[in-house]
Amino acid sequence: MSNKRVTIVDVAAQAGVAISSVSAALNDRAGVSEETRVRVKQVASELGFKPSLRARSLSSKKSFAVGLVVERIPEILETDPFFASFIGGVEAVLSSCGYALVLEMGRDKADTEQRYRQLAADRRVDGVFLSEIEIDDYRIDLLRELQLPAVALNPDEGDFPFVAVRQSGENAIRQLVRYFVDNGHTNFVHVAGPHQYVHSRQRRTAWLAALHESGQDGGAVYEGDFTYESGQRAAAAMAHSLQPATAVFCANDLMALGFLAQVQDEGFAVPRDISVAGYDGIQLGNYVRPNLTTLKTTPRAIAAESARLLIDLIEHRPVSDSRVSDVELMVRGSTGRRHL
Amino acid sequence: MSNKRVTIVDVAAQAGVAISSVSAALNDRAGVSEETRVRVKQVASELGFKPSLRARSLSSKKSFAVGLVVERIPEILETDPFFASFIGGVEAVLSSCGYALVLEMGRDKADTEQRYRQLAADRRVDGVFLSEIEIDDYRIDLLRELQLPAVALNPDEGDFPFVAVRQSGENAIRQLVRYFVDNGHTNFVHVAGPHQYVHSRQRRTAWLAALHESGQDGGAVYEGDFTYESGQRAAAAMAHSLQPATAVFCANDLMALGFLAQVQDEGFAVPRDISVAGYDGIQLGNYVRPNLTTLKTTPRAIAAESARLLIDLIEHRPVSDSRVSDVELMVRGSTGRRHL
DNA sequence: CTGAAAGCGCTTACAG
DNA sequence: CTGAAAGCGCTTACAG
Repeated sequence: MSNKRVTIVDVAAQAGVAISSVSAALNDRAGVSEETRVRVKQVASELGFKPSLRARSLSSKKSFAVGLVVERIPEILETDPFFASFIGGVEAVLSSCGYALVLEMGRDKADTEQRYRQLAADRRVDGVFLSEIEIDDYRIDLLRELQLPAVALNPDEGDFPFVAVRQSGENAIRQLVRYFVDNGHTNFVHVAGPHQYVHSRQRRTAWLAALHESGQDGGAVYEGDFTYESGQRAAAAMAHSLQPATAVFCANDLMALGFLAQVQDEGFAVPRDISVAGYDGIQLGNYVRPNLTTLKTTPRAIAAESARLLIDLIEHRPVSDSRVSDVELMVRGSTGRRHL
Repeated sequence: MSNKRVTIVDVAAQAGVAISSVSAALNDRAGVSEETRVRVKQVASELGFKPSLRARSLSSKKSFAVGLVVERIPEILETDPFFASFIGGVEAVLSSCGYALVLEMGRDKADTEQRYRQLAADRRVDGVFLSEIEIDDYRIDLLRELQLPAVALNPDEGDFPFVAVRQSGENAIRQLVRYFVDNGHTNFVHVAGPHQYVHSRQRRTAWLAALHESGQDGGAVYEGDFTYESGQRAAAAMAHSLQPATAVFCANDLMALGFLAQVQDEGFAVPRDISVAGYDGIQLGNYVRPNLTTLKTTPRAIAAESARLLIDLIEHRPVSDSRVSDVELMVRGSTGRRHL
């Protein structure tokens, strides 16, 4: 086992050509005859040549890596299935294109910003994913300033300063409302996510709009923070309100599970007394009793598509906004006909 | 805003010294007078000099990055709090030392191995974390072959080919057993993790040993796969067995939660008829009724310590096995006195 | 098509 | 202590 790494110089010598020809041949660039290309590739593989990523990085001014920077909110991230699924989906695409994923986790906003700045200063990554977008997100200006290519996940519809991948939940939410209405419900509640996130607003707005379309009253909106506990709190508050709802839509499954548990503890039968639906489609929803009705998203698909876009962007190929198939309503045991 | 990056050459020119002096000064290496060092640092900061990571990498043969390669088992990873917490803990240390985390996710064993090989071939990272260790883990030989420095998380006690960070659960498990015995329990069940993992074996062995020490019968052991669902299955199996246990220890909280839910569905009162304890200390355990008794681990502490060790290892400082404070028993509502 | 050479921006011996 | 120079291993103009 030789400890000396095989370099492009070795390949060139062995193939009897210049290193520039080796470079062109291996990277399928123009400027070498087909015959030379074949021979060089042959020699390279015989010698077990693995181009040095570091040297490529320095000369080509590329990192061959992309970044995901998240702000750690321990309680959420620990249970949030989006995180792990997203990474899985991204990885599949990245690795097949020779890119790696650099993950950064900020403990708060200032730390997170610092991490973006460091990534940019080090040119550690060639681009980043912009997720968990907030209303008037400071990162929009930041990424512009840092000149970091970015792909945005689920920004609001319409113009956005970065290329975007979207998965729309509007139809699914409309279907849920129709389902509730068809089953006799007239008294609704929404447990929203924190108001600063655009996806919280998107879900709340779509819900209220769909109710309005169906001629229904919007009903109460509780603001949670996407944790199980905040779902429980909303349920407790609702249970002691003057007119408890019979149909509830929570902005994510974790809150829905908390809501479900709490409302049952408060003595409501589900779905006899109250119907509860979530958003995400996490595994846990299949396990609780009754099974959680939910609007199923596909983080892996969003991830794969954003990775493709980000690489296209980095490699200067034309890109445009993209959309993965809509969120889907999954009716399960936690929702049903309204009883009088 | 100049688009031209400030390089070491610019700093040298401005400070009126050679680039080698700038390098030595900024990296606090010997060979420059204190006066020069101060002046160079001053100039560097005035010019906003950020050393090029790529150039440093090429010349110093270091990546300033470490890797975490996990094999994705979607159902587990999505709900496993260890993953996110570990990353959080690692990040805090890494970033303060100028290192980044490269995350790779394999879809199966072959893919995972390929990712280690690619990381090594690209010299993308300077070292890796070895987690979720299996019995006779193939990665031990692999990492040796690839000559990748590694820090092992919770390998078995005793000699291990890599530096290790351990958090022992033995005392906590012994305390749990003592608690069960003190509360009149004599009929036990363990829901173990998959047998190929050393941590599954560690927990099972410690449990059986502690029971034995207390003069108790070991009782049945069901093998789960760390999912909620497998906890449910174990509970169903146990419920229909000839002599249901009154005290159950599950190898992780997710299985314990599944066990808890299922056993209640089967008509057992918890903890009146049966006591259930888990392992991990996840948030969700605080939310279910009754609250889950658990053995609390601290993934963030393990992560921080392993990151420190890995960096020491990479930078050729002396290292030795390390230990973070023991797992702790948290008695909550899901366990109690045995009723006759 | 092919090759010699410069350049990417550092670190690291090696003289002075 | 200080500086000139080689070297890391590629890519990319630029001649031929």
